[in-house]
This record gives sequence, structure tokens and C-alpha cells, in this order.
Amino acid sequence: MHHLRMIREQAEALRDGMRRRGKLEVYGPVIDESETLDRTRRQTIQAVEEKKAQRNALTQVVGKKKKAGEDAAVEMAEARALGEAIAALEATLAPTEARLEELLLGVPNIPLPDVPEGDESANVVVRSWGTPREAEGIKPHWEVGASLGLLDLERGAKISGSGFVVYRGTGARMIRSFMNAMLDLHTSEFGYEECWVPVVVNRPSMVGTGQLPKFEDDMYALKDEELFLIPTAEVPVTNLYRDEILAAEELPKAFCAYSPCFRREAGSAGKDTRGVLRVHEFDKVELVRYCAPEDGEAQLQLLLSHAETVLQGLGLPYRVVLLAAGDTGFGSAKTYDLEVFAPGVGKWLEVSSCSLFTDFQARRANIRFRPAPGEKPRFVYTLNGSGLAFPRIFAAILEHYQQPDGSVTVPEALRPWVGADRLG
RNA sequence: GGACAGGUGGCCGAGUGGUUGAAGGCGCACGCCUGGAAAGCGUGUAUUGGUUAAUAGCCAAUCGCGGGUUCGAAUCCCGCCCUGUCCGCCA
Repeated sequence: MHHLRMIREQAEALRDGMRRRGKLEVYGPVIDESETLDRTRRQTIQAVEEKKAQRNALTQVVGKKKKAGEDAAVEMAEARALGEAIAALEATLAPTEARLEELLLGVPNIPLPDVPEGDESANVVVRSWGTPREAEGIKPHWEVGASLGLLDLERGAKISGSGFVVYRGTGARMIRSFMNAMLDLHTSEFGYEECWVPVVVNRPSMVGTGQLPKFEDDMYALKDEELFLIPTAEVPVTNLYRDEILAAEELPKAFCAYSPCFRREAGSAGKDTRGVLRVHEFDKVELVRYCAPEDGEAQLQLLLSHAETVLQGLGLPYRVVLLAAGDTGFGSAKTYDLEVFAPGVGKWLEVSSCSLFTDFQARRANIRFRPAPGEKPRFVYTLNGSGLAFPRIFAAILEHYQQPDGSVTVPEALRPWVGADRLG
């Protein structure tokens, strides 16, 4: 969410950000309306506060007179009249503020200056690692997975619905190995604090990280309570310090968490319907960082390098893509995607999205730090990225490590966990 | 799920209708004192909004959250949330 002062003092920067996202027609009118409402709001507040100050003064006179045993009927009547006027003004203020908040919560973050303008065709591959395998003769993961007994999509659909997956045998063991291998790497090598968090969260948490109110249709909600299944561990982990003020020396903070993730994928019907590339429930290890504003860019590069290390450890060829403004997510100011090449489906698969949110989430979630004792609190910068998403890594391994006899070799790094060097 | 008890500033803890943003203590910061430190003394120590060049002043709001009563609510009433204890239930 943007600060009201942003609307007031930097409306042009906001408009330019929306233009670079290619969304000026959508958000231009929203910004216009916000500017008008902001003016109305301030006028009303001034009027209300002036009357409140008058009433407070009268109230004190009443108190003194009563204590002295004098009559205060005149002052009481006057104060009552002021109270009615205040109530009337506040009745107009409430809808103004509600509408303003609704509007502000729906405006995306401003992309950083070095983010390319335009839609996804303007995305930039900034570097690559490893050599993608020739696609010739390689079967897609769902075929290998089924024939080796690692993946049971039919029964997943039967017990839950399409888009729900059952991993079996060494397939299940491989998923478990991802959790252990990734959490161990991030905690012991990179200093992340491991967290195990609820996968059901309340509405303020979902608003804090930006999933709500805008993307409610994409979220699974519990039927009789205001609770939601998380689409990523980013939600509970980033909200850990919601409504808190941290000391400067606590920054940067770094957390990693395994969690299942639930996504309705409304509007994605027909895309990636085969295999495990787009499912309603999947698992991943998420990395979340908080830092001081001046460290944002460096922290993003650091986060990205941590996610890359996982892929290098697995020996999977990948590329790093800087997303263009129009392809950058709602709350993000700058995002790098990590894409792994899966030769069986012949596609680059997004396995991690590393984003710097600047103070966008911190404002919504009210996460601050005090730069020095006695100084005013400031909003932290938040970052997050997958490290990494399991199903697509599973798919990439089944395809990249596929052998001519139909078996799959297990990446070196996972063997201690999987307990085998070959699947099938 | 049921019955009690409770939610006040960084912490502890007063405060049951009136000038209380909130006594007192602790902690913290700065100053004095000291060879240095401790003790002691003094000063200061919340957040948000409005106004403003200002994180200077001034005004407003905030004692779990929301509503109500009242000229006036931390204090009274209603609803909700959370915590603790006991009972029930359960992996």
C-alpha cells in the first residue's frame, strides 16, 4: 500500500510507475480519485478537530464549575451541540476513509528505476548457468513419473480433484529430501532462521503481504471462519513481525520455512494442465528477509544467490530473468525469476521468484525499525523468494536426469536423503 | 466447547466518570559528580493523524478491538478478539 503522502506529494512518480507497468489506464483514474478524496478527508478532519478542541475546552469548564457547585447548563448545551456536529462530520469522514483505503490497497508497487519498461516480452535474461540438455527423446516427467511409480496423478484427482498430486515411494522420498536438503543449506550455510509456521492465516496477514483484498478469488478460504490457506509461506513468515518495531541492530533478518502452498489458480484454466507444473497444492521452501531501506538492492542480490545455490547443488541448468515492469508482481518493486530447463516438456520452468517489495508490504503489515534510539521508526524493506518450489524441481530432475533405459539418476546432493542413486 | 480471571506505556504496576498520555518503580539516553566506575542528583524517554519548510511548535486521537451512555470514559453498558486457570474433548 502506498502512503497517503505518496498520493499527495508524489502522484507523478506513482503515475509513471503505473505507466511503466502498462497499467496507467487502469490506475490513473484510481490515483485521480484518491487525490480528490485525500483533499476531502483533510478538510473534514480539520473541521472535526477544530470542533473537538472547542468541546474539550468546554468540557473542562463544566468540570470546574460542577466541582465549585456552580451551574454549567449553558456550557453543557453548547458542548452537546458541538458533539452532534462532530458526529455528523465524522459520519461523512468514515466512508471517505474507507474508500480511500480500498483504493490504496489496490494500487501495485512502483517498479524500481532499473526495471525494464513493458510487458513480459521485455524481460531480460541476465545470466545462465549450466547447459540445457537436448530435448530429443526425453519423456515428460508425468510419463516417467508414472512408469517408475513415483507420481500418481489419477489418484490425486480422485481423492481431491485435478491439480492435486500424490507422490509415492522414492518419489515421495524425493519430495521429503527437498525439504531437508534446502532447509539445511539455508540454515547452515546462509544463516537463515528456520521457522515452521501455520498454513492457515487470518485476514490481516493476507492483507499485510498483499494477497488481499485484491486476489481473494485465488485464495482458498475456510467456510465458516475468516481464515485462509496460505498460497506461500511468505504470508505467515513476513507477518511474523506485523505491528512491531525492531531495533536497528536486529536487521537484516532472514527466515526460511518449509510449507505447503494452496492456490486456486482461478483464471489459469487450460495452462500447464498436464503433470505437476501448475497444481492447487504444492510444497516449497521459502526465504524471507527484512532489511533497512538502503540495503534493499544488495539484499535482493544476496537472496537471489541463495536460491541459485540450490539449483547449482542439484546440477540443474538455469537462467536468471529480470522481470519487466508489466510482469512484476503486484507488491514487488523488482523481481528476478529463476528458470530451470526441463527438456521433456521443452520449457523453462519458473522455480523461484525473488522479489524486493521495498516498504510496500511493511506499510500494509506495519513492520518498522528504529534507526537509532530516540529516532522515529521507519518501515523496513521486505524481500522473499522460493528456495525452491518442489514440484517443478521434481519435474526438472525427472527430465534432466533421465537415462536412455527410462530410469532417473538422483542428483548427488540428494542421495543421502533419498537413499538411492537411481530411481526405477 | 463450558466456567471463572484478566488484557494500561520497552517492562512492572497505580488508577471505578472530570484538566490522566496516563502516579510510582525498573530499564534506557543525556548531563552533573568521579582518576575511572558504582552509588547519588538532575533532565528526558510512546504512536498515529492534521497543520508546517520542520522528525520545532500547536491541535486531535490512542489504556486489546468495535459500538453505546454522558457535557466529559482507561474508568459505566453491549458485542468481539486474545491470554491464564479449572472442567470436558482430542492427535
